Amino acid sequence: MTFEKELKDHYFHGHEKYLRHISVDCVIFGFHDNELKVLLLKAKYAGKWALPGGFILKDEHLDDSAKRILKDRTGLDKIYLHQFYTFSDPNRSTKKINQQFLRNIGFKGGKSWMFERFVSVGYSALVDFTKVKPIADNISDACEWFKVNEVPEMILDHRHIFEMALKNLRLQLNFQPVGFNLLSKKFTMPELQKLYETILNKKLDRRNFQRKIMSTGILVKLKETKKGVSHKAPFYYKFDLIKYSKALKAGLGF
Amino acid sequence: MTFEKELKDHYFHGHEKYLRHISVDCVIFGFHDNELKVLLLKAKYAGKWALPGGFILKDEHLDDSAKRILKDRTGLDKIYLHQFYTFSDPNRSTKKINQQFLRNIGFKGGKSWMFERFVSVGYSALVDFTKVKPIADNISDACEWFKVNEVPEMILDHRHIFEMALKNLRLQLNFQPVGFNLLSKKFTMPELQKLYETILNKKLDRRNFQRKIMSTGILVKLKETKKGVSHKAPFYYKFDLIKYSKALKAGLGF
DNA sequence: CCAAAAGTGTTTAAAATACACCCATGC
DNA sequence: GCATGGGTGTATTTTAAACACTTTTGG
Repeated sequence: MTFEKELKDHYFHGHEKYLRHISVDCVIFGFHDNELKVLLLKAKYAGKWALPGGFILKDEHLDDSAKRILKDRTGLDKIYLHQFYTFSDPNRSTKKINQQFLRNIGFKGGKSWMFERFVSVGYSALVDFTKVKPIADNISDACEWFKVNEVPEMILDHRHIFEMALKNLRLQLNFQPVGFNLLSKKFTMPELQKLYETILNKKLDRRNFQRKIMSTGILVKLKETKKGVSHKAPFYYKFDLIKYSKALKAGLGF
Repeated sequence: MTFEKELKDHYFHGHEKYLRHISVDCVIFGFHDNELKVLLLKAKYAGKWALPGGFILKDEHLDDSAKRILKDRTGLDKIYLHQFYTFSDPNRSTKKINQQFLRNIGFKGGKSWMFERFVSVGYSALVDFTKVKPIADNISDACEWFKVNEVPEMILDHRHIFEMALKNLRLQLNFQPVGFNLLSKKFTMPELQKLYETILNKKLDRRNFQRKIMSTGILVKLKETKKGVSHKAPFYYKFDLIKYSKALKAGLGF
């Protein structure tokens, strides 16, 4: 099928495949260069950026819809996902955007499920930045990482959704395996600390952080140190998954 | 319109008024006799109990749908509401229940939006028990309060929804005005403590509790004491709303 | 006057914070 | 050899937990 045909099919027959009125939007977080980042798509024609999103198959759990979308945008399976809020402002209509979109590719319009109101369920995802190859979808020009403090203008209420996800991430830091999912298998203590500092948006004392995190027992210190740094080489650590998951149930206390 | 006609209209024309595939379920919490309680409806014919729920008008915010449902079941306006999770298991189908229901009132069935899959958005509500007059809806025999530790068998995944609400309430205790919404305007310190103990499901030290809660500055001690108790009369307190809301932003720390 | 439950204060333990010195590495 | 940032230890303050005696009220 050509792109145009595929799109026409989506607009005029998509409702046979997907649930009406419901969508999923994903806020994908990554951590790189000591910065928390979010993966965004540049919507064709609109010029603005958007959260990766999609629709729900008639017989699909929303968690699976989100997984499907994430797999498409990042190439990753088994991503850590968390549903954080459902957005239902009746004014968050995609009608104008979708009509504009159709006109731009040469359709006059008509009736489409895509012009109707959508309630969107927000998911946040935590991924290992180094493993992700951003892939744009067919209605997007680009797929890129942005620092969370420098997000560009976004369509609809996506800015709001993103901010809710970030707020939720802060609240959940002590109860979700945030570190494990955002960092690589092995990492240094300063890296982990930077992650906490970025998410909590405040400086932490290096020595107290180390003591506190080690006292939880969730980390295993490795023999290996980081190479090629022009100062004392930091050790690598990895998570003790069993202790980590136990500790999360009680909360880490940051 | 007669009841049967109203119902038939709902089953076969409701989709013209409401969004398809989306519903709202409310977990209404109250506090009475030093017990945390939840308000349930007894579904006609099914014999099992259910959370008060409803559908979303085509141009309505989900928050407003929930408010509408709560007003109908409790008679209260301005209820404290909190969206806590969206349930989307494709197997949580109301089809069988609704078909059974239709048969019971003498319809053969046919096609109806009510037989399709529903994604349900969970809201929890905190109400002043003393102000509520439980009102059954037209598909229910009864509307009653249950202690949260003694909930009866419930339809579909309502038990699961209820448990998620309770879990969420525990997590949110330090960040939402739980005490204010569950208690009357004035209350005694032991009442507030019992509320915390019930929600957290653990005993707290009377003296430390008093000190801790007073140190937050969220309470104002009144001159008045409780009358008619055969022991030293406890003082009444009320919330200092300005300090309360400020303190909640930082978290109360229980 | 007694049982029941509330008011108040002190002592102790634990946790968070603040802070200082030494160490390894690349340039 | 020096700038940079990491590793470790200790003293101090703050907060939480444990605990005991006195007070008021109805019966």
